[in-house]
Amino acid sequence: MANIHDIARVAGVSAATVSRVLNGHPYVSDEKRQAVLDAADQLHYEKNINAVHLARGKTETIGVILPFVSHPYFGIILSGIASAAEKNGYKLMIVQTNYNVMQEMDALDMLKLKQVDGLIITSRECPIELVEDYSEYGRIVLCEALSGNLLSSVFVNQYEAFKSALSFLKEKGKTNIGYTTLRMEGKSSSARKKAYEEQFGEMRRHWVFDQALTIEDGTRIAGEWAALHDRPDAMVITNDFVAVGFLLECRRIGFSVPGDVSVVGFDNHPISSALNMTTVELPLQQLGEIAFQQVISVEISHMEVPFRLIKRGSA
Amino acid sequence: MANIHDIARVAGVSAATVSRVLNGHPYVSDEKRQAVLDAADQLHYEKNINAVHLARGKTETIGVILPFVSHPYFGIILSGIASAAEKNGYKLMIVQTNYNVMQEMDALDMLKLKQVDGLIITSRECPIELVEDYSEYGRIVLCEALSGNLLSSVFVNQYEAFKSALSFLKEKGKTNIGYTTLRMEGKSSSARKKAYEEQFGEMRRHWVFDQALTIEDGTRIAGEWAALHDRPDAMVITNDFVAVGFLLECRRIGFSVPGDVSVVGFDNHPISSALNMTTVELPLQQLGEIAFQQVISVEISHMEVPFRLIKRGSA
DNA sequence: GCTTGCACTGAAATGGGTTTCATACTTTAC
DNA sequence: GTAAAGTATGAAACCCATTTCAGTGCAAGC
Repeated sequence: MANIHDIARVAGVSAATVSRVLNGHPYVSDEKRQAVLDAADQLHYEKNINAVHLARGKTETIGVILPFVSHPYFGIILSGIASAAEKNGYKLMIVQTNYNVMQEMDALDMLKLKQVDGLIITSRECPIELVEDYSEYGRIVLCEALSGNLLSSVFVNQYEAFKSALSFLKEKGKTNIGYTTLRMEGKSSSARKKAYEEQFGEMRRHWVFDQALTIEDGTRIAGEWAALHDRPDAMVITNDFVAVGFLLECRRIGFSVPGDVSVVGFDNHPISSALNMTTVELPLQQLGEIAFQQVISVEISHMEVPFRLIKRGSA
Repeated sequence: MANIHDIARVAGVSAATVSRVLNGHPYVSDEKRQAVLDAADQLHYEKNINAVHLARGKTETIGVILPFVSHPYFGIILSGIASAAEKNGYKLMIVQTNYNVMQEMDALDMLKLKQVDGLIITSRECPIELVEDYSEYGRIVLCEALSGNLLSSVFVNQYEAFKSALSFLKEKGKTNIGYTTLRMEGKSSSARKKAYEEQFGEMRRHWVFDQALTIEDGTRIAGEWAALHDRPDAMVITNDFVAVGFLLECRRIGFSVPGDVSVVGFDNHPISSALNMTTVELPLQQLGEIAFQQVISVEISHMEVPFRLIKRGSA
């Protein structure tokens, strides 16, 4: 495979001039420029991008950590990141972690090894201090509420979003409200707890359903809900897919939604509209785009994106 | 940032020995090994992976082309690819193309530039000949029926899968069957046409609905279907999400499924189960895993994955 | 005692660009 | 007419690790 020196030889110029031509730098005479282009063509020259990355010390590549690529929540964020990356001429490296800390470390190491210039963490399991330790190697953006001057962040105000769903249900006369969480120990989970307890006093642990991520989780939780002797009359649910699973299973086993139980989802995924389901819209695509802008920015920033309650027929 | 030569100096050995230690090669004495490890530690050494990539001539990275990362069909394939990649110590680079040829070229160029060792194309817009031109730069796997010795492939037999759905509907007494396609000119589209015409004679163009990818497309198509004077009494639909959109919209505007129209989807996404929808199961996760195995294999291969009709309540 | 063969090591070549620096030649500016 | 500014170019340093090659020392085999 021909390299830049071969071209230089054939074109009768120096490697520096070849590099200038290939990168569109000024100060190259037209004859030499043409000679270089001809030689490159003739030798079927292909740049070795790894050499460029080594020499330049950057890769124009951003790493993205996400627990599950096939989940719509993360898929849509990723789509936003990808479209912004494309517009800015960046490549994307993804690491699917399953919330496995080893794999998160793997992704963080890409930053340390200079394989990526920056890192977007859509969700994580490992402690924030560990992430902070890597901030010296490149910009890191987290999709969660955060402050400080080491990491950037873009997030929905989980507390307020959850509260808006609760208030809406309260207005509707619902007072026995349960909810689901993705992971009981997570940050957004404690934001929910706080919002809940401010409005309804101490939460009843068996009205909080954990591990709610997928449609199947929703189905399972509907079964658990139905088995309770003191069933909540409304559920605020992690995301629209869990909500769909919950809602459909409730109806399947003979309950009415919203008659027996109101359902509020999150995300405003098209599925919620198709099922006429009340949901809190989160601008996930936009969140991904912002995360990308932050990761290529020299400044550290913290951005909150808006949410919006969309009232439909399930609550 | 310290490099291998700094370590060599501090440890009093040569750079070659440092490299040997760092890569676990044999034939290094225990004292020198320890000296190198100590020096590396002391200097906070971090390997520059780009130099490794350059020197080794490969990156242990695979590129993945997919039109829409947030669509479950591609998301699940990607998830399969990602899990296989992780098991094999490979990284993944993704390019979301929106079926834009320029962006597909961008991804193909990653192969040419040695940024990735191989490429998986889950779906494409550009001509196959163009893809073949890149086969000299690395292994390329396509997720579509293919033969030849330049590219590998993994696929579902679209013709048979579609036929099985048609036969099932025919058995149920349905004879006026319409269907949807993602892109009228696509390959799987012509496989469907062939299967259709073999069983029902010439297809009626207005019973074929194009551009069917998302829930919203399904909703739209339900409207178009309802507006026909000679409505099909059964629909075979591109994927479960379109099918869900179709089915729910039909019901919303007052039709019965399967009474007025039977619906068969594809993929067996959890949503189809939640809605008790008949579907043709495609093992997409597995397809992604196979695609990955193929892309790191030295052999070219063509693999067909099985499908399975799952009878539920919508047909 | 002598030949093999293995363990161990470093110099140097290799992968392939980018970029600084020095130099030389032209123009423009006053 | 001369200084300053701009254009053009190549040599060489630099980014950093891998790997081949040559060579030394030492032990086993005959």
